[in-house]
Amino acid sequence: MHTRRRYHHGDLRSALLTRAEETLREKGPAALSLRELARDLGVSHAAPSRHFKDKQALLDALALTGFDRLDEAFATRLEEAGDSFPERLAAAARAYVDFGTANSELLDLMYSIKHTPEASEDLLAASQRWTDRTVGLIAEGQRRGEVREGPLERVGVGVFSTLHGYATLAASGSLPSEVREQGLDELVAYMLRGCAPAKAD
Amino acid sequence: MHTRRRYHHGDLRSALLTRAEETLREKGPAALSLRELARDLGVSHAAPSRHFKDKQALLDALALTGFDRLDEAFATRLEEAGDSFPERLAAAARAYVDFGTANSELLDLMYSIKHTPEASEDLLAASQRWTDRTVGLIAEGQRRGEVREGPLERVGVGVFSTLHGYATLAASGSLPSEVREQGLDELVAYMLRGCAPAKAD
DNA sequence: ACCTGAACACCGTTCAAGT
DNA sequence: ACCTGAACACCGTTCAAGT
Repeated sequence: MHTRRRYHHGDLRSALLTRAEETLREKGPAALSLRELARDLGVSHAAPSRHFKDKQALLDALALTGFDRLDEAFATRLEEAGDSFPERLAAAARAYVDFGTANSELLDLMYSIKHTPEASEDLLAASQRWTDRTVGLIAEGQRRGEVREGPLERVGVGVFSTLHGYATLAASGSLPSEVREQGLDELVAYMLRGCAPAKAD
Repeated sequence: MHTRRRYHHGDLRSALLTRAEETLREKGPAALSLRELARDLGVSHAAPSRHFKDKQALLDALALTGFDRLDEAFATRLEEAGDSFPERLAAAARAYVDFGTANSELLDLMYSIKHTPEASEDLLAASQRWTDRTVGLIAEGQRRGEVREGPLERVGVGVFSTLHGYATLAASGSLPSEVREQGLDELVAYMLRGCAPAKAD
């Protein structure tokens, strides 16, 4: 007797996203095709359109899951981290860099998608939420007196740029190989000096 | 009598690149099609294959022109800049950021292209050449005693990450609007503190 | 509600043939 | 040397029709 499976296995939408990420990772963004996805999952080529109005809609949704997982990894690292600002900044850096190296094509998709003329509302929100989260970390440091005073948008932009740049460079393989993991502590020290209070001694 | 024009106007290859960059800028990377390019230029759809074996080959060539122009802008700014390290770092930052905001889709292409399974030799070289150039700037600072000692790959990575991150964030519109131009001086100061010699006073 | 099958306009790539 | 025209396999999207 026909059990709970709807047509193929119950949740085509998430199956499409999962498969899409696999081929993105394995064959690159240019190889991503709705029809091939449908074939891989054993449904007709028109089936995906019930769940994503567009190929772009699927890409947006995929990027969104990326931001969700980045947030999650970020939160997890922060929970595990110590209480001091340097430790928390290091945890954030590690979360970002690890995510970027483990999901380089996805990270690229997450940020390149803004260049498409019509960017999804949810995606812009997710991107903004992620920005706010890392800026929030700087605010923490400020309250503890480990980050110089001033408006957050100005004080935080350096650290945010460094984190983003390092993560994307690591993801695109543009970082000298001897740097990566060992370089992270040094990068954190660099950021700390950069945003340290004006004068202490 | 048939003048010097070969078939259409003499240099299809560069005409393709020029037109490709226009549509990249105006309609985004997804809208780039060899056949439409050919139509726009009034040649047959098969004509581009004489100059680019592949769509990917055209994209690679386009990214390459991007690196060339970035190098050029960088060199020009450095010539105009004063002699001091802070001034030269500021000039470099401005060159990078201006290029990124004026050519955001192209900058994205230049770096995302490494995620394609088969990356062109020339393109990797151009990317490396650009990295070397900015690291060279750090080496300058080191010789003048304005940058801390240590191996260049380790000392330079912070500044390089910050520059790259700021430029790509600016390009993707992820930077709070009030920051951009005014924020650059502050960013330079942040980088200078980050890579300053260990102790001075 | 969810999917199929056929149809349409488009695409990248190849290749014999033209000048 | 450089380009055309036809051909092939593929693609995204739409829509009537099926269950």
